[in-house]
Amino acid sequence: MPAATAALVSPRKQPRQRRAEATVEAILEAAAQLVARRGLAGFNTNAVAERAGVSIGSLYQYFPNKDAIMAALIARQHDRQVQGLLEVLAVPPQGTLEDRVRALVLAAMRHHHDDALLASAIDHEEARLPVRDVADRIMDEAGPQLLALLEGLQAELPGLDPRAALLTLPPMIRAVVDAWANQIPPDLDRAQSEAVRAVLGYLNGCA
Amino acid sequence: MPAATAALVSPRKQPRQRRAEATVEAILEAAAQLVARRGLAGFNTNAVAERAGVSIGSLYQYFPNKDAIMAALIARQHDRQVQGLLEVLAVPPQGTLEDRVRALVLAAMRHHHDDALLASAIDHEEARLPVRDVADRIMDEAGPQLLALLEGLQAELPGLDPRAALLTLPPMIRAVVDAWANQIPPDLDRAQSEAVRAVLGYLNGCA
Amino acid sequence: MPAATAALVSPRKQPRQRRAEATVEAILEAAAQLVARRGLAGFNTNAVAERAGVSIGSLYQYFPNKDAIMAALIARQHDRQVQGLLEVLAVPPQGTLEDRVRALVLAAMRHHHDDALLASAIDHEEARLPVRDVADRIMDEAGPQLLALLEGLQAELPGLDPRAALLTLPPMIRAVVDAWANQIPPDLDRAQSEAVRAVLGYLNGCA
Amino acid sequence: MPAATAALVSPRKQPRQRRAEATVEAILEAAAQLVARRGLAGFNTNAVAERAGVSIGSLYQYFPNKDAIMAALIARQHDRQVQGLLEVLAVPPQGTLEDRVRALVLAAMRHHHDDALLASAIDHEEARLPVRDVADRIMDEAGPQLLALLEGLQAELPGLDPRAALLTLPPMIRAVVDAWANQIPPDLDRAQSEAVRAVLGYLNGCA
DNA sequence: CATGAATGAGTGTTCATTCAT
DNA sequence: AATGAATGAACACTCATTCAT
Repeated sequence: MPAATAALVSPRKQPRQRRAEATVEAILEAAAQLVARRGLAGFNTNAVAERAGVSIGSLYQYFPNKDAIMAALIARQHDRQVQGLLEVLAVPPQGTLEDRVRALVLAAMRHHHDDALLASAIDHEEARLPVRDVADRIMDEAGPQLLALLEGLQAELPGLDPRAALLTLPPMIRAVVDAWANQIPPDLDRAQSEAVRAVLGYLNGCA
Repeated sequence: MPAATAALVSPRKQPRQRRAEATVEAILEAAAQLVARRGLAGFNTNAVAERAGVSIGSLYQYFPNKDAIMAALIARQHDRQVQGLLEVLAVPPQGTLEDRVRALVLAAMRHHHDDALLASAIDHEEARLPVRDVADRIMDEAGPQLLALLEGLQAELPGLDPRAALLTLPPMIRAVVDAWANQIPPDLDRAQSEAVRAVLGYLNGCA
Repeated sequence: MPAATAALVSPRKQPRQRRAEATVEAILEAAAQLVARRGLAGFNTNAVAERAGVSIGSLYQYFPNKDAIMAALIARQHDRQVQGLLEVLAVPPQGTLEDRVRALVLAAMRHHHDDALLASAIDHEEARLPVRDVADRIMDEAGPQLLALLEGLQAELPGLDPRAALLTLPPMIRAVVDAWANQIPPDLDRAQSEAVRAVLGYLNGCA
Repeated sequence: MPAATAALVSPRKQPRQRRAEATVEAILEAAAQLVARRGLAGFNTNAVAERAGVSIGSLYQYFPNKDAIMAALIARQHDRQVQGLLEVLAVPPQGTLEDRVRALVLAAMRHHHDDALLASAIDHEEARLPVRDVADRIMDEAGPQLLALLEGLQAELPGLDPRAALLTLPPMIRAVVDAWANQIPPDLDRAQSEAVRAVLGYLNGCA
């Protein structure tokens, strides 16, 4: 990522004090709520500052411009997802393949933004802003461990291409979860079981 | 969809003349290109009119407001997808299950917006605007035939729930195709084979 | 009135045919209704044409621009008022002074636009457009006869200045009628009696 | 007046600082001048901001929309008139009836907008906007004292209906003053004497 | 550091008017 | 003559950003 581009969206300063961290968090939470409720059209700096309970001037102390807020929001979202994934991967593999897949799907669901507006907004802004792609970040941070997991399956599933699976499976899980979670009313149990079936089916197709 | 809400995004007048149809088409194509290149942020009525080669006044002869343009864009996209699907479904089932699945995936890819910005923008705007959901439209227009297809598989796949599959599979196909088609460089062959593998895997998981 | 100015608001052509006269009348009536319902803000040429049931092109056949429509509307209104006045003045003076005043007030009320929005709009546009002032027109067309009437009263009312009365009384009548006619609900009887009392009072004050 | 309706024309924020008050006043004065010079057609927010010497953004800090500016202009006008009236009514009744009437007419004239375009514009906008009617406001704020004044006259004028007079006289005074003040050249002396004659005549007619 | 008034480029939308058909 | 699609200047209003306090 070129430095000039990075400057556009990187935080203006590292908040060193507790209060500053709280302010940043309040701003991001306000932004998330606004996008979730009104869509990208309702996401504007004045509204974010007001909902966060800070002045517009303070907001600009922590973020150099509007895009930087969105970039931080995206990063926060990803960090949460990666974090959840790493927690699952940290425990030693146990149980059947289905058990392990179910745990991974649950991790994906835990911090999945159940709000369709926010989720699609993040997708869109991700494609527009010079932020690292979700897939890239997952690869970097959780990739080695996921890859190890998938490689461990090659014994049983000789046709499995771990790198291909790493690219195919996360979007697939998200799409299936979305489809059922955004039903009215949401059906989270079904979201989980359908996602698990899809993943296991894909893997078994590599046998 | 309540009439009052629909009024917000329904076209202002039906184009009666050839010239008018061309104008509407030019506007939608211009809008699609702008969103694809600059994202939702670059989608503004003046730019659309200019790129379409019509005056801003003419644009407002056919669309009551900006949202109506986006709604028409979404509808056009859906119509194309449904149309492609119906064409595939129209030919009598032949070949293996894999052949038929491959044909459906190809139909989904044909009019798939290969641009990530446009695809995610449409997703987002779909959630914000009072337009019928993609899934709803596909259900209504191609649903019966897809359902028939899936029900025909129940003989071999007793665990298959056709209605669940109808909800799970289309987003799944789109997500997998997206993931590979938006690689740099795009890998459309892989997009197809991975999507086919995912669908077949899901179906076989119902055996 | 300079010719150049007159050109701005004078009708483009004299309608020679019946059909043309009907079109002009339809346009003026549509304009009056629009102003009455939505105020000056709702008075626009496209809306007038539509309500009149003619094309916008036809409207511009009869009126060179928007102001000309308003000017014609004002003229029509004045013509009607003057006409009513002349009818009253045409009958030979009879009855008491009060009877004659009452007849004049009734004439003013007959074609009085009972709609406050239309009346005030006409007042405003009169002051803005290069149209002859109401007072001027009344003076010219009904003035001599009104003057004669007032001069006839000078025997009993030696302090009466007929020219001053001619300027004071018409706006006064209109104001008093307006005040009561625009009450909710309108009280037309009171409008009449209060206006008569005001006129008689003014005249008697000249004794 | 329903809250939702009021929101359309009520000020966006109270000016808390001196500077802000000056800004609001500058905007209203600019609006008044523009309407007076060019009529309602020349009253547009950009022109108002420019003439007031503030940015268009600042204008919208204090007024939510264009109508709110007009509503504030109307209110300012009314406040001034009521204020003048109350000042006259505050001094204990002295002198002849004519003296007292003359003082009231002068009060009406003092802050009377001597500009016909502005006066008629306010009349028109009053009828269109959800603002309290002039008459209503005068009734509420100066009504009781005016009523007391009129009731005090009932001893000498047994036929006087104080409530009716309260409705008839203010518009009557305004109309007569207008008629003479808008003559070219304006004749303010005559405006006053004719208005006084009209009021006294009306009152004496109740003897 | 925090505030929030001020700025003005930019955007959505209207509507008077023209002119090809 | 009549039509109505097309035009684009004009206007209402927003919002990212700055800076004096």
